[in-house]
Amino acid sequence: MNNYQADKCTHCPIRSKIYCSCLDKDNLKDLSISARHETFEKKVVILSYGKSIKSIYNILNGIIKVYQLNEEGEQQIIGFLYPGDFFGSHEGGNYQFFAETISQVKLCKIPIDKFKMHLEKNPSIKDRFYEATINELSLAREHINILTKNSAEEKVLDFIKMISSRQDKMGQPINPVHLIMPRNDIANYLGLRLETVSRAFTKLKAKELISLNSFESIILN
Amino acid sequence: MNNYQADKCTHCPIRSKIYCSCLDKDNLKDLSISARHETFEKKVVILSYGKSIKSIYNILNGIIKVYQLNEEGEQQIIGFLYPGDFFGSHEGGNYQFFAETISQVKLCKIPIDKFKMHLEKNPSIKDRFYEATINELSLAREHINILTKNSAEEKVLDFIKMISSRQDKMGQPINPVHLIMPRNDIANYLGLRLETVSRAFTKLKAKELISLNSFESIILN
DNA sequence: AATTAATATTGACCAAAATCAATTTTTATT
DNA sequence: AATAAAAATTGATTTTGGTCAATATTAATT
Repeated sequence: MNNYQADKCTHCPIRSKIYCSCLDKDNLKDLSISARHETFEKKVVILSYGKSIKSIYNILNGIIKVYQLNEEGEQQIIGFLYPGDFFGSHEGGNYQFFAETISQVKLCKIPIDKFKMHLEKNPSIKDRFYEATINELSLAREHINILTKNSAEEKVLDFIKMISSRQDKMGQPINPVHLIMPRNDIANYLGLRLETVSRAFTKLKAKELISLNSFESIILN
Repeated sequence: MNNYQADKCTHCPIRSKIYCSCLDKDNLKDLSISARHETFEKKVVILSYGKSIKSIYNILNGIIKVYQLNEEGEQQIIGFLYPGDFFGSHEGGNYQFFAETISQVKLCKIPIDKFKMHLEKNPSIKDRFYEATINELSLAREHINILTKNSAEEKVLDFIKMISSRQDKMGQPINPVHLIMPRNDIANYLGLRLETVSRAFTKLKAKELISLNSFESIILN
């Protein structure tokens, strides 16, 4: 019954990275009781646009893609989430996007009503949420900057660099860069076709800007 | 000395739209004393990336463009600001972008130290800032959605629609749509060249999706 | 391990946007 | 009002990315 132990949060591998870091021992123990760990297989939709918010989620490991649907009902990926990221907050009642697993994912799930109780007792959590939103905003602007690059090659190279620096922020080596998501998701994120992305990889390889260990493990030269 | 009157805020045309709306009469009078109205001509840079935050600004009238510089030092516009919008907050010490006037602009300027005093007395202002950041995030995602549209024509049409709904939110008619910013700025925002934007306008006109009163006044059919 | 299914790469061709250049329209200045 | 300057449109050409199709590679399943 590892799921229900009261010191789950004390040993949490991502605690330092998220809002929980502002809680003291007692509050953390309290949170532990509300939190549940859940594992999802790849290609599972965790939450959907428009559905009422029931829980907030922290990623313990694995990768998730976040997307919206445009007017034509096509998927538009707006971000990739990694361990230490959380989602399901700041949407005023309803989720504003879809979240789908790319790999197997282990999540920490906290029911929204329980969470709101913690929030009342620890108003500083709100500051953490505000900071997280500001961070999301700067990531969205980074995305915009990539999307306005003129060539597909630049977009793909910037994407690889972005994932590399993300690895860096998580305390992992910047090389090799692991592109766990399929090429099609990269293409979607960059506003390109997967064939174009594939060709960009080939060109970047030819220019020796990158090397490929495997098609998901890239070395930035 | 209209600038120094203590009831400036009481008659403020944009108060209902921004954080000041959560203040009571006394606090509003207090804010009035700190606030200064300033007028800028077009093409004036109000604030720059990296500079320390000295004031926060509310737009009373006119239009401002917000941009960042990419690695090559080129301008990338990330948004246009209208009356009722504010900027200069949530950047932790330093401005994270450039703000430049597109038209003549009248601003309400509040020194950051004075503002922080108000914030301490009225913690609910922080909630308003949080909401505003969430709103900025959804605007950024709208921008991303436009940027990933495949054709230039779609991008330009979406842009016009976006400005139209912005007018709607400000309580103005949705038609005609006033594109105060130069074509070059529209192109930059959309990740296109101005010639391409110009051609898109011509095509949309030919398809009778839009009509042009003047080149800045567009009717959405 | 062998077969099947899913992804990714490469190729040929076409459509769309970028580029370079000239012209027209609008705005600013004398 | 006339001239100069700035911004926008249109044209011709090149480059790039999209599309459709075939092949190759990787992953999943029997």
